[in-house]
This record gives sequence, C-alpha cells and structure tokens, in this order.
Amino acid sequence: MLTIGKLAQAGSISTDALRYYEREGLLLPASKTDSGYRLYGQDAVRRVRFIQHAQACGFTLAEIRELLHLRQNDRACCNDVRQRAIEKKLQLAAKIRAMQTMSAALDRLIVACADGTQSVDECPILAALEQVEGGEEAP
Amino acid sequence: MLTIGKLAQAGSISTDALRYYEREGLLLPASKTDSGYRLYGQDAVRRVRFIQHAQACGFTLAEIRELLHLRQNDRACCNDVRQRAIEKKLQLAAKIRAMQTMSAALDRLIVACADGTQSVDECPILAALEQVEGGEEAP
DNA sequence: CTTGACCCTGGAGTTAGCTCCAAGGTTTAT
DNA sequence: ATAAACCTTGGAGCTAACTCCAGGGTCAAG
Repeated sequence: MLTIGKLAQAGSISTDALRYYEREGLLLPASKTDSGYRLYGQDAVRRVRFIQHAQACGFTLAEIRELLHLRQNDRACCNDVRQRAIEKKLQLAAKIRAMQTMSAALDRLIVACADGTQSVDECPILAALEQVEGGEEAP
Repeated sequence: MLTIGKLAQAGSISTDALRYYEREGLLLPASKTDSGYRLYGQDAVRRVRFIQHAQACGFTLAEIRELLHLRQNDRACCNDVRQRAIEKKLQLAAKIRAMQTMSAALDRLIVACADGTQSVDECPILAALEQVEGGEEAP
C-alpha cells in the first residue's frame, strides 16, 4: 500500500493533484488508515498513468472520468471508447485548423512588412490590423 | 461621436467587452458626457477592429496592448512589430505540433482498436492508456 | 522526546476574456 | 408624462486543472 506521497512520487505528480483527482471522482484511495491517511494499491499507479496518458491525448478530466465509467459499464463496448477517441481527434483537427488559419494570417502580415525598416507610423502590420477585412479585393 | 452601444454594434461586440477593454487599457473613450456616458470617435471603431484582428492572429489582450504601446513609442520601429508577429507564429507552431502529437497518439489508439467489437474489458485503447509507455519495444 | 517529514481538511487564488447582475441615473420616443 | 431603451459603477461568476495556504494531527528516526 502506498501513501499519497509515495503515489505522487511514483507518478511524478503533486499530492494536491491526486487529491484533486479524488474530488473529481477519478481516483479513490483503496482505504484509509485510522488516522485518516489515504492508502493506495498498485492499481492506483496504473490509474494515474491512465489519466496522464489520456491528458496527453487531449482529453479533459471530465472526459477521462467518462472513459473510466465506460469501463465499469458492461453494456458499453470497446466501440464506445473508440468513438470518444475519434471524436477527440476531430476536435483536435478543428483546433489545429484554427491555429493554422491564425498562422497564415500572421504570415501575410510578416510578408507585408518585408524588412521592417519603416517607422511604426507606417508599419504595414499595424495598418493591416486596422483594415476592414484582412482579405483581398474582389477580382 | 458614438455611445458605447453604437460602437458595440459597429464592432459586433458587447458593451461589456468594450468596458473590459477599457479596464485593460486597450480602448479609452474620447470623452464623456456630463452625465458620464462614454463617447467614442471613429478611431475607436478602428481600434476595435485592430483588437479583433489581432485576436484572430492569436495575440492575447496583454500582447495587443503591447502592440498598441509600440505605436506610441517613437523609438520603436516596424521591426519590433514584425518580431512580435514572428514570435507569435513560433508559439502557434509549437502549439500546433503539440496537438499533432496528441492526434498521432489518438491515431495509434484508434488503429489498435481496429473494429471495436470487443467488450470494454479487453479494449485495447483502455489497456494502452494504462501502459507504462505508449511507445514501441526496442527492436 | 523531540524534530522533521509527512498527512489531513477546507477554502482561496491563479489565468483569460469575458458575461451577468443589481441598483440606479439618462435619453428618446410616443 | 411615461415607458422603453439606454447608460453608469462595482462586483461576482464562469472554465480547467490545478496550486498554495493555514491550522492542525501523525509518524519515524535518533
């Protein structure tokens, strides 16, 4: 059995974060000592890893909780899990596209500025940001 | 002169947001009426557009305030502005890469699951998330 | 037996960019 | 004249995933 500090060390995470996971219903101690210390089994180590890897895939804690609940639910099947993954991938793709759009807009500004030797008063970047639309004229 | 409501309409933004920009030092009314109503000039319309376009490029309000300050500063030159844009583009690129990494991790999970006909107990996705490293064996 | 390391609970604070509200004063239209 | 629409300030609340703290109890080593 591990105390919270040992589990924290094993997972390279803070004890505060572990207690936070508990409040969020993601990680329950196996038991408590008479004096109220949390005790965790080896499954807690795996659980922490699960949470961390799912976070690294972009899942929020609320979504991770759902994934964990799916495992409990015997009517659920692997396909349900797979759907969550696919859905999350779509969300990521949308965010990536949004950021690529931003990046492209920046690119146009950077190119407009060319060498940047002008004074700020005539900076094409600042000027472009005030323009009604970033786009081109109708052809 | 525009009241805050008119400016809000012109910029498709809420009056609350405009007042928030004021608190953040991004947008000051040109004057106030005797009864305390804010009054804005046409430059405010351009200013709001500036803020919105800069946001669409990924700049935070704090960064936008800096851009605006650069314009005031006569020692600053266009190159300073350009540098901010380049810097922001790098930040975006880093975020995009992070999300692509997430997406790739999800892809491996989705592929591992293949058709998803298994029960949750033997779901390869859930299993993989508990694994020590998502990576492959040494060859 | 004391020192230091550990643990507990409960609650506040962080970041960003707002939104929403109350309680009241002002303007405009009818 | 009065109702509707507008404006003011100040402050609270929202999201996410924590962190940090106070004030106190517990445990292990020397």
